[in-house]
Amino acid sequence: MNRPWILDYDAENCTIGAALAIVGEKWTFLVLREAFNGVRRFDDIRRRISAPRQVLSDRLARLVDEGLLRKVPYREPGQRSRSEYRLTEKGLALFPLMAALLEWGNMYAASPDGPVVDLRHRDCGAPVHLELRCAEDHLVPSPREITPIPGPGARLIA
Amino acid sequence: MNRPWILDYDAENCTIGAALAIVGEKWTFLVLREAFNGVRRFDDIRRRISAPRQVLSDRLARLVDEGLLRKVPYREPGQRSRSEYRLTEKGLALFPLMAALLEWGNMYAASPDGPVVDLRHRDCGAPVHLELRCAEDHLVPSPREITPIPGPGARLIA
DNA sequence: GTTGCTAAGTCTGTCAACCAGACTTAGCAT
DNA sequence: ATGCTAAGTCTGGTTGACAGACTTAGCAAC
Repeated sequence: MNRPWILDYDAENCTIGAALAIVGEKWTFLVLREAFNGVRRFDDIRRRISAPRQVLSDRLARLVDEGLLRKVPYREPGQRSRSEYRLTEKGLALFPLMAALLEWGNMYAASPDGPVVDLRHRDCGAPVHLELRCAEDHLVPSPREITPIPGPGARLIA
Repeated sequence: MNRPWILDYDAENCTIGAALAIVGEKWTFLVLREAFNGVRRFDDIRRRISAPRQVLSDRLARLVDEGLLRKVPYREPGQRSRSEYRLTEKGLALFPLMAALLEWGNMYAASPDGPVVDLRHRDCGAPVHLELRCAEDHLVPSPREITPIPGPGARLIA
C-alpha cells in the first residue's frame, strides 16, 4: 500500500465531519430513530430511549436549531396545548443513514430472533434495502469497487 | 396521527441501538472514516482527526475488540516493526453508512466549494450514489414511501 | 379561586469522560 | 551507550452525563 493521497489534504472541512457534528452523538441519533418511528412526544421518546430528561431536552433543542426537527403544537382532550417534534425535509433526508445503520445492525449486531423492524415499500409491500449504484447504473456490490478521489472542495495541507 | 404501533414494543433490543453502541460515537466514526480513506497508522489518524492520543488509543482498541479493525504489522526501513489498523469484512460492511453520511453532509452541511471526496466506480469511473430499492426492484425515492412494520424480533412491552 | 393533574422542562450534586501536554516505551541505527 | 521515532501511558483540570427531586403551565373539578 502506497501512502494514501488523502494525507496531503486537509481533513478539516470534510463533510462527514460536518455531518457528524450534527448527528454524530448517541442520544441525537436515538431521537432521530424515534422520529422515523413516528414517536414525537417528549415523554414517549424519553421512555423509549431511556435518556435523562436534561439530555433529551438539550438534544431536541439542538435538533430544532439545526433544522432537522420542528415543533408542532398538539392538544389532547382535557389537556393544555403542548409541542411535539416532527422531522423536517432535512431530517427526513437522513433516512438512508438510518437504513444503513439498521441493515448493518441486522447483519452484525442482531438479536437472535431477527430484525425488530422491517422496512416495506408502501406501494407493493416488498422489503426495502439499500444499494450502491454508479451513474452508469451499474450495481456496486462492494466498497472494494469504489475509488475515492479528491473532489472540488479538497484543500491541500498548507 | 394515530398512536404509533411501536410504542407497544420494547426499544431495548433494537438493532439500531446495538449498532450505535459500537459505532455511534464521534471519534470511533472518524477513525472509520480514515480507515476507508486508507489512513491506517496511529499518528496519521491522530493528526487527521485531531484526537487526544488516549482517546484514539481507546477507540482503536475497541474497534479491534469488536472486530471492525484488525492490527497488521508493518515495517518502515530503519524502523522497528509497528502495527497498522485495517478494516475487516465487518468494518467494510459499514461502507453504506459512511456513504449515507457523506451524501447527507454534501447536501446539508457542505463546504461552499463542493465535496471534498468523490466516490467513483472503479470499473467505469462514474460517480457512485446510494439508492433505496424494494425487492420488486422499484426505486424508492422517498422515506414517505416506506412503511416500517414489526419484524420477527419485535417484543411487546411487558 | 384553589386544588389536583399531567407533560414538559429545570436544578443539584456526583461521577465518569475528555482534553492538552508531558512523559515513557521499544526496537533500530550510528 | 546514545539518539531517533511511532505508539502509547500518565496527570490534573474541565466539561458533560447521570439520577432524582423539583418547577412550570394550562386545563378541569370542586
